[in-house]
Amino acid sequence: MFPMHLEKVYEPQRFEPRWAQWWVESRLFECRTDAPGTVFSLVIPPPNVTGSLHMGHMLEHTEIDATIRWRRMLGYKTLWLPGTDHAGIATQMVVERELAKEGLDRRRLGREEFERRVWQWKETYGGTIKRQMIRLGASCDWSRERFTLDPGLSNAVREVFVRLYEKGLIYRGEYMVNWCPRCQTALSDLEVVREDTPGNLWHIRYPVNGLDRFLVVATTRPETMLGDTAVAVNPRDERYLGLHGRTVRLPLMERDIPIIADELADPEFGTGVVKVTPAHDPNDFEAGRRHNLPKIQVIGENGSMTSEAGRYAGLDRFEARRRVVADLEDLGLIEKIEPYQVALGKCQRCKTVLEPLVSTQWFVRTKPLAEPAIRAVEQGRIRFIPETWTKVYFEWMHNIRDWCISRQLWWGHRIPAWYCADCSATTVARTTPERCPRCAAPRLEQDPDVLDTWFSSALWPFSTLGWPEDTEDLRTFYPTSLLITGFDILFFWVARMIMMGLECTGEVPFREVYIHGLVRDAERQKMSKTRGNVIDPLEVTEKYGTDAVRLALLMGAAPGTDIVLTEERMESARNFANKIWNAARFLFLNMERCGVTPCLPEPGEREMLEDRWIFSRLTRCAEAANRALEQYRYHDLAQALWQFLWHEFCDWYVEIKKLRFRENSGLTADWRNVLFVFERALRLLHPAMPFLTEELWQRLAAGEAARPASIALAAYPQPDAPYLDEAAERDMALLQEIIIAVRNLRAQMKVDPKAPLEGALYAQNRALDLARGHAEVIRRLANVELSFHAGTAPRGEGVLRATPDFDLVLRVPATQLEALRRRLEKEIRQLESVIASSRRQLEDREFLSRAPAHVTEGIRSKLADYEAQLIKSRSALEALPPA
RNA sequence: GGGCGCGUAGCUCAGUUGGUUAGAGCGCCUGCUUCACACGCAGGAGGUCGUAGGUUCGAGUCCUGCCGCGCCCACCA
Repeated sequence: MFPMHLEKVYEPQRFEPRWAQWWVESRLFECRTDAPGTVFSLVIPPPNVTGSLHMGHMLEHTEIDATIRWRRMLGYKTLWLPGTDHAGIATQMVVERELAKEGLDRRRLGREEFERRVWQWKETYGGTIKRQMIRLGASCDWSRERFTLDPGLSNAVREVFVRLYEKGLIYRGEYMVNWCPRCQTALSDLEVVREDTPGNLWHIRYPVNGLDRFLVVATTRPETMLGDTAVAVNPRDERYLGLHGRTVRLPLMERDIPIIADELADPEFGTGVVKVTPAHDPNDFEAGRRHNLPKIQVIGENGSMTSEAGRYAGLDRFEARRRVVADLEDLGLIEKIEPYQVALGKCQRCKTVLEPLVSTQWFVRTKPLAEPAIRAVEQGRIRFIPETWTKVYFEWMHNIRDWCISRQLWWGHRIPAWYCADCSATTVARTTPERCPRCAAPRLEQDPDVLDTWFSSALWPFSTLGWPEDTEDLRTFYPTSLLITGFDILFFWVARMIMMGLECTGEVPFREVYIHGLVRDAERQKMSKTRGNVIDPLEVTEKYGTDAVRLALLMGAAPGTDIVLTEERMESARNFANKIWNAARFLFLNMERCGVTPCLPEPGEREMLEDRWIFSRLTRCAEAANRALEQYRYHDLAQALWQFLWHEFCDWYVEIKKLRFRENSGLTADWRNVLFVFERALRLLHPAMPFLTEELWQRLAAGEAARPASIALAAYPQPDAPYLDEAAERDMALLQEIIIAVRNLRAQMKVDPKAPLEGALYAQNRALDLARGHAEVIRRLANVELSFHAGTAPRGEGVLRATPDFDLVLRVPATQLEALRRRLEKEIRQLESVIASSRRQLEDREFLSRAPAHVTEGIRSKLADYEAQLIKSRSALEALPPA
């Protein structure tokens, strides 16, 4: 069988998995450090190891892959480093849920056994991401795949921790943190999601000791009153000047607590009196420090009331709230209850209402790290695209707060700190110490906590390349060239990578950051599991083909915008792939018929107008594609390729070539041109649609001995100045105009498409020569038999279509003229209005003196065209037989 | 409470520094089984660019107010 035989219908399922596998097996994308070329490197934003890919990943990976493939084809030494993140809380939650199904929990299992179970889980499900990425065509270097808990990366984590500790940039202390009672761990500020929730503002009366009056405090959390250790008034608030130093009787607890003067109380808000609960509110915590107030913790780590809560001990915090309010009401101490919106802090992962608690945690002092990170962006050493994210970055960095990095979890990087059981000294070290450096006691206990997942992610661009060792990889690929990621992790990840990269390596981790949009569904809704509107990449990939989904994503991926992904869009992208497939099929069938063997030909002579034209258009397409990729304008890339391949190559070039083939009963010498252009177009398309292009290209190249192993290693076509041919583009446009004019009239006259029309074309010089020279093309593509004449059509000839370049006279049945008449009238109306406004402009002295010459000249020459057109349209209308 | 973004054809969106009848895909209408493709071919309709002002010789594009929508950040009980 001929090697180039293609099935009639494009069925990507037949070949996509095959190429995906081959790309990996042939190690095509493994990058040697001694390879030639300038470096272009990028590290993947590591997906959660236990997860599976969603559309957001697919968008991200498609954009990365298109860029990486393009750079590789440009000859760069190109690395896309893949890998996954251990995702502390998320993974631990998943495994705990599994354990729960077996009736187990991690505490009963013990730390060691639990960790073993998580690793086991990782081994079983951690490969999903990789398999999916391979299937989606990601051209990454799997020999350099990394996981944040790999030994090397763990080593980097420890190194950074120790260095920062020694520099005083990591400290341990007792502060108020966001505590998740369900996850049983502290969280950083970023892991708190605020949700506006309807609640109440309870106004509670506190009796003032020694006076017959109350102070009324307002609170959204009445249960915390059990832990009040003061009430505060503003020092300048004249209403309460006399009360400073007095005490109030704390209801329910029957404790006396002082009235303090502090800025905490805003005289404008409520009664101007605020209860102070240093153990359960960040502001109160600070106030408590200022006034040396005791902290009474009434809510425990599990979210229920502690023994300090008296008779409420053991109750869930929300139940305690109900009871406290009820009891206060019984005592007549509730002044009023107002409905009130509160921004409740919830756990990002499990949506449990967080509890601010005082606890001892590890923190990163961020200010000293933020300053160089801000400067790097200010100085343009890192550039955000779209630029608008720069502002967001600065905003956050300027107001950065210390980062709580300890988590009370078991899955992650254990904090390298040991506490001596004898002298209680803290030792932070790279390797596990045998004895306490201070008192030499051997009884050391390692801190049980692990680090925030994002701590290791922050090191990703260099820890994956071997840091802190001075490796060949690090020297070659760091700093990386580009980061492509989503705005949702700008603070979590991007900002911290910049801080850590500068601190640890003295260099920026990447030079550019392209921030992509969100994938949304047809209703512009964010895709989410709870909404049930997720599109599963593997499902649609199976249905439409990976290439089609990739193209559908790219078509919508304009910088700074979200990406709307619909079935229709994927379907039309699939149709595009099918179109390319069939164009190839047509070419291959003709080659087969003429005994041309598969090859990558040099171009033949360009004698024919259509050859000169398509080469010129190819060059413009190459220009547009390169520019689009350079600027991350993926939608422009898709658009340029679509326009060129479908509407220029297929619709016109191949259609004309069909005639040539037929004239010569087969391929003529110019088959070289057809194949040449098609092969170049495949290469241009490859970054967007790697599978289809590889499949077709391999068939084309089958007979070539000296050739790259894959289209992925072929050169990306560059604009080729000698191919630019303005005259050919102008002539082709005119030829198209003539053909379209005839087709248009035929359709309007409702002439049977199969019945040949007869007519005459009047034109001057160049246009006339052109039309005469392409009489056969016009005849076949428009199904019209034209005679050609110099000059313009005589009056009364029945001109049906007139342009500045030609008059077209067609013999058509005198029926159906009404539609034509209306059309001409409309055309005349439009022309008149454009001419009027152009004239007005050209008579405006202000305009003439201020507008640049090329604008006025442009308008002047257009006006001449409009006027000529108007005259012709008017005479065409007059020449129509009366209705 | 601050900050950002959006409102362009029935739908989803482009429109790079203000400049010459505002574009695409899908959908819609008409006609075609033309020997690569009906996942197709040919033709067509459809927009006073949210609104009111302003700057300018010239505004979809720049500025201001307003209306509608979305997002991010924020310790005021």
